[in-house]
Amino acid sequence: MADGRPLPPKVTRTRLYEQVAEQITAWITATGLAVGDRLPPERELAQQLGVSRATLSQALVALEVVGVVTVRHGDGTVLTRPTEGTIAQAIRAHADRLPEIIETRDALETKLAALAAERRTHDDLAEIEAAITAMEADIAAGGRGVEGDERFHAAVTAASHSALLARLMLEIGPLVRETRLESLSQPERPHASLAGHRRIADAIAAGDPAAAAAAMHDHIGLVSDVALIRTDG
Amino acid sequence: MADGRPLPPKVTRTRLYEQVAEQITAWITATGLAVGDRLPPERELAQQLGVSRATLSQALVALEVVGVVTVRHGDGTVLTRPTEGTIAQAIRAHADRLPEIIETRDALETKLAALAAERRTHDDLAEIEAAITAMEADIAAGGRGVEGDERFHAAVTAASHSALLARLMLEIGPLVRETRLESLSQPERPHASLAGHRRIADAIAAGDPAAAAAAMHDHIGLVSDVALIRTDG
DNA sequence: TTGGATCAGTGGCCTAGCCAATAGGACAGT
DNA sequence: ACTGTCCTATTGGCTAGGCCACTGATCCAA
Repeated sequence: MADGRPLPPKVTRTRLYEQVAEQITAWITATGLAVGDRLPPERELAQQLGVSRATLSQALVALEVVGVVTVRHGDGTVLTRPTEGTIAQAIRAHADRLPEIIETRDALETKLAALAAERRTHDDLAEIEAAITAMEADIAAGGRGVEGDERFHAAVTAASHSALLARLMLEIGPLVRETRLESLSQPERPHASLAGHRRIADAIAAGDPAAAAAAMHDHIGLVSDVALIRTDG
Repeated sequence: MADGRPLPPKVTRTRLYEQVAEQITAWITATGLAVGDRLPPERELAQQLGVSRATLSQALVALEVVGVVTVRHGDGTVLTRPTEGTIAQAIRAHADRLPEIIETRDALETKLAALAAERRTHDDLAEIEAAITAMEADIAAGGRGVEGDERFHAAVTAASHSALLARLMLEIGPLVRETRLESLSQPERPHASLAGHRRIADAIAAGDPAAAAAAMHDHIGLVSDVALIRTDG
């Protein structure tokens, strides 16, 4: 844009199966279904939700893939994992749990940074650099660097080449996103955050796991400082 | 069974969408499709694979949920992530997963041990001690200490008073259980494991987070040694 | 008590149809 | 030459309906 302001974010479209899966999850939680309990029959559930059975089936595929349910031919669909255990839902009051989110980020992301330093490829480094460049441009244009920040962390996660850790990051993704947004909303914080990214990226590029972990630890400590200020303020 | 032999394992049934998803993944890998490339149209792919479009769509839902593809209405289905990085594939071969499980345990459990050292209560310490005592008794009676081992790790997790980290441990629980079982099945390993527990417990009781984390890191390294031996053997 | 048959209820997958979304091309206006 | 609008072909989205396969429970006979 000519006046330097960033564009509004893209419209995200949701497939119906996603909405149905979410509604089923919410319903399971609300009714207090236990592991091993059977869900209503597909025909009934589809009718109740006002969708076709094929769409309902897609939603159940999604829930089966993530392990919430097991679909048994001829018997029904049973709950495999408690939905209260869904991370995004388990943590209710954000302010009460912020320290916990941060300590979890510390555990996961310092490890991810260390592994990235060991395992990064040329492409990984290019993406990390691109994320930093994008964040720089956003901040220079007056933005908060939110997308660049997110892109940076995703790039570090990808560079770790650890699918399981990446999965866990995905699980706590919404919570993590909030801590990042809070941090970046403070004046001067985008610049400080960007500097932290720089240090992490340099350590990863240098192939120094300990330095990468320490830089990430410091970076997450930056978020922690914000949290304390906001809590006390 | 009267003659003491174990029963053969249960027959596992595979839903067609799973097979289709796997075949698509294999095909993507074999053709060397790159991220951003478009898959053939659903109608064509379904015909080629000899399944209905609805079934193909289910398979694509599964692949979308795990992040391999993005399905775009009116445009086609594009590859989002290289299939070599797919969790579904990575989970498949257990031997391939061990290093990853171990590094994830390292990230989570060293943090848990450090937090336990900071936050443990009298009750927490009592439970940790009880777990060690139970494991000792089991091993002295000729067992492998499996339950005591599990109880010990649960006690450390509880002593950390971090619900989010506890929840993540729960998520990877089955995978972690396997690494523990493999470790404890080696001769002499129960004793070594118990000694590791002792060191962790002492550091936690002493309120020394760094020592607790280091002891836990060493303990998990013990499991890692087992994995390497089994792989080479 | 065990094995076999039957039945009702459930999911599995298919076919067919029509609508919604997207990208690309053509054309008109500036 | 560039931009905007419209049209078309292709693609996915979802629905409806059908019939078959599987499962667990029940009943009956040996």
